[in-house]
Amino acid sequence: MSDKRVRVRFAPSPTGGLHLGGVRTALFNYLFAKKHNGDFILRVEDTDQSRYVEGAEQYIIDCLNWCGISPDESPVTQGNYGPYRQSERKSLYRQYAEKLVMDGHAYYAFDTTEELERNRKEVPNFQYGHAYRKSLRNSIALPQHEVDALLAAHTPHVIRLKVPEDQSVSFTDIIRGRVTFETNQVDDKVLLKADGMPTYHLAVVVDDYLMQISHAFRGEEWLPSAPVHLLLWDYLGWKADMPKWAHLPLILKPDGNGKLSKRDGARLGFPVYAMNWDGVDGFKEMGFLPEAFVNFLATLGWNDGTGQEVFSLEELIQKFSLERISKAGARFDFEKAKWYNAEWIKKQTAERLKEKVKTVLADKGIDIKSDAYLLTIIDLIKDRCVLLTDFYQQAGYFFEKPKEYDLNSVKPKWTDDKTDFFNAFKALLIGTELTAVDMEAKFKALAEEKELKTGDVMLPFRIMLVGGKFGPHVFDIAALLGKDETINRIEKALITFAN
RNA sequence: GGCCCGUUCGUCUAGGGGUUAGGACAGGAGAUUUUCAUUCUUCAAACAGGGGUUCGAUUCCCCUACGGGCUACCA
Repeated sequence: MSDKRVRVRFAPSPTGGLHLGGVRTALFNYLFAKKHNGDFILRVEDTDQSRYVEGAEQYIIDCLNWCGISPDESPVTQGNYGPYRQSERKSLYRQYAEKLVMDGHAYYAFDTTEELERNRKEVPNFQYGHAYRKSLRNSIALPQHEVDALLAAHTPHVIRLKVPEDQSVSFTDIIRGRVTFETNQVDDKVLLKADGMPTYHLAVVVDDYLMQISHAFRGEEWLPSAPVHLLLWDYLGWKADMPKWAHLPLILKPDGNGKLSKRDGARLGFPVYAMNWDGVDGFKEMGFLPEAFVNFLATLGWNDGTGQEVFSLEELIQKFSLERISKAGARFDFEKAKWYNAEWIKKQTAERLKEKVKTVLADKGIDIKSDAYLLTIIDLIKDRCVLLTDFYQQAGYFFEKPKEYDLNSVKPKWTDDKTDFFNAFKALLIGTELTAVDMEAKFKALAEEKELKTGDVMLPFRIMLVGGKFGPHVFDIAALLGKDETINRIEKALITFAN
């Protein structure tokens, strides 16, 4: 690494929202920057106006914040290298594009979309490059006076990069090593569009240079356009300042082939966004802890080599290294994601879970009156929850009577003896509040006295209190509910069970 | 089609010229819990194929196959 300060940038397009691959790129950028005490910059690629989505920029920032990541410089926080929205840097890009034209590394092209489409259709393997550019409508093929006339008449045009013939361009990717391309295979990419907006190709290079980016990480899908960027760094005379590149492996569909897309989420029933986007629930709404989400994402294509799987964000910063990022694409596995969440719920203290659990319960209409009571319950049940939303099923009955009973488990085996037993047990509870241990002892003694097997009355008791065959130790539940509520629930259930 | 990247259990991966190829998720079996989950024990499960190089290749090289990406005035 050079002595240059580490500065990395995350540059999402706001067009498609923030899907998994995007958040992971952001995360890796962030981890690397923080590990080296560098800057993490958020720059927004909003130059494709036709696809711009209102609110996308704030959404991206919200997602990052939820993950515990905050950019040092962004359209919101600002910094010394702004503006951070590409649409606000428009004039800058034109200036460099014109310079390239002046230096003979780029040219004006007047071809219309229709003309290009026709060429692509009619000419086999058509490519706007050295082989065809001389026969198209551009400032290389056309005589100078004609070009001047077209320009003077404000004819719509783009600026294209003049890719040289018969050269090979290579660079060293941190993850993949030496990668080489033949320039004959790369076409004359549009640098500046007819509307004056830059394409990604021009914008990355100009921004990375002006913002003094030291390391650039992006998805593997960008690898084929790397030669374009390399050429640009060279032609603009900035080669010595070019960032080090790392092309991250792709996140693939859990089934079948291809990279993960937003449709896969709807199709397979799991989120592909960090947070709700476009009406589709994200990991947050699904009941994921941000710690688990970040942990899962970081280990998708990266590991520390020790076998450790659960990492906090702080640990990730400490242990992250580019060398340990794998080359191959990683298939997204929702089951594993859930496992991480369960681990994080178990790991977290009740206090830290409290507000999130309150939100889950509030969504179901349960209002928490006592924090102490809730904390006790969280500690009792958190090991049984995989998603935060599971807290409703696991904790709901502490706050409201069961709405339904698992009658199939009790009714067929119900007898009058059992009715007698519960009436007697109810009577036993009146008076003082019992501890779980004492209550269990009395319950068992009574069962013995009535010549019933403990097991035969335990399950009905659970169903009376909880509604189903789940939850922690019954007597813990009963003790927590208190004698009045327990008696109440026995009475109410008895009516249903005995009929 | 062309170019680029990749390939270890079903999935995520560790390893690396000589290993019983290790771990985790998911799956099976069992123990604990008079529920369910947790926890614990345990089982099954992989180096894409072919050529080299080498005493020896899963590991290094080449080819093939397969997978993926890109091939827009999208990023």
